[in-house]
Amino acid sequence: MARGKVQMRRIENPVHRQVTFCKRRMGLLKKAKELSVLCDADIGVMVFSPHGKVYELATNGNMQGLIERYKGSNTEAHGESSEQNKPEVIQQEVLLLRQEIDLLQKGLRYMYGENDINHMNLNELQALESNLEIWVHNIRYTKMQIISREIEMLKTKVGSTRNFIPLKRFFELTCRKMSTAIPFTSVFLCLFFAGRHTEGCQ
Amino acid sequence: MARGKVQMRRIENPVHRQVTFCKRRMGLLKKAKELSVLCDADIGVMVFSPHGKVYELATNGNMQGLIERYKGSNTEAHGESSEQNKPEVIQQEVLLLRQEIDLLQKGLRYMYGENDINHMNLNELQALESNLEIWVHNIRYTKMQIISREIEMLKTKVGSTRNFIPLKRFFELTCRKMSTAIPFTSVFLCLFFAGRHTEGCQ
DNA sequence: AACTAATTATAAG
DNA sequence: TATTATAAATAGT
Repeated sequence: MARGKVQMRRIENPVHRQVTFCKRRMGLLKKAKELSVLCDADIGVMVFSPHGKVYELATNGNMQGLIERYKGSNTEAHGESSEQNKPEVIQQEVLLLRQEIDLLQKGLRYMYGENDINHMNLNELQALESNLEIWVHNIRYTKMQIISREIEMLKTKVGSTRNFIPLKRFFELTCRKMSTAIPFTSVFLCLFFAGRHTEGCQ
Repeated sequence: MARGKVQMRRIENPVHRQVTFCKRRMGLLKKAKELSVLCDADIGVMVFSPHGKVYELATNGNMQGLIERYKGSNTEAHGESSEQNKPEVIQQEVLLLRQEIDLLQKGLRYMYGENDINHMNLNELQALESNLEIWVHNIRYTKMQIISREIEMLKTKVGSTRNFIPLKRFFELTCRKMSTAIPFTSVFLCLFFAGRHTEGCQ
């Protein structure tokens, strides 16, 4: 492609081949990432060097997920389920749920107009931070409203002479129960690290 | 890459996006094939369009084989898959994914302002708040990294005698505005006392 | 690894 | 879909 058209066949000189492998591999992964970002697609690339080394890119940060999605999309077409001796129904469900989460993630990304936090500049990060703070602020306000409504309801039920009951309820309601924390974090972490991958020649 | 440099972010115009997706997808697969031929490598590419369609290339003609090879090369990294595929584990995963989805959906609705306040209960709001705080934390960390990188660059450029310039920028950018943050405790204290004497709070 | 000359990919029309 | 001016990738040094 430069200084001479290249023949589309195996490069015989091992040194040239190795150099080209390195250059073009980087190019390929870059193109894949670009396609993913520009067109909102998820892409998985696996490259096996002749020496058995593996280079990979999963634009959603999780090659396993992409592989499962691939298998799922081909289950109807090829009807291959012999490899798995686990309940396919559940397997399928995991797949669908993962896809749904994926969509929701994209919804969030769309909302903030950014695909990859690693590509955001300072001003953009600042704007995102402000938006999140507003969101948190609204959440706190909503929590407050809920609690206050509960208190009022309980007050009218038991009468003002028995304040200790709403107070008990109050603490039950406001106490942070971290044990119930939903593993939401992983979704966001995924958002953060999506698109990251290592580069460099072998 | 032609007639104008393209910004590396999601193409908003759906028609443009679709056209670019088609062109670049072909380009990507072509590059993958070339790399495979020239350098004697096996390559698997999976592209998932936003609409769920799958495009694939397996230079050895068998994606399944490449997937197995990939899994084999990564067994130590991902742990044994037999453990992962136990029905109970999968069912647990389904449960967790469902919770994540529910929270994300509600969070999105909430952000879009379509919610009536009862769409999320206290625990959900609490979880959402915690995760948003983690998000904000990560954003601040990223900002710090960018800024320190800038500082280092400027230091090497102008010399250490003029540090005051990057530092000024640093404080402009990182200074928290506590006035906008609602002190959580005081809200509840307010609630607490308001509930005793008057109706509502705030 | 860095540097071009030349090829290839592709954004916009 | 085909064209073309320009950006990007890259073969050979």
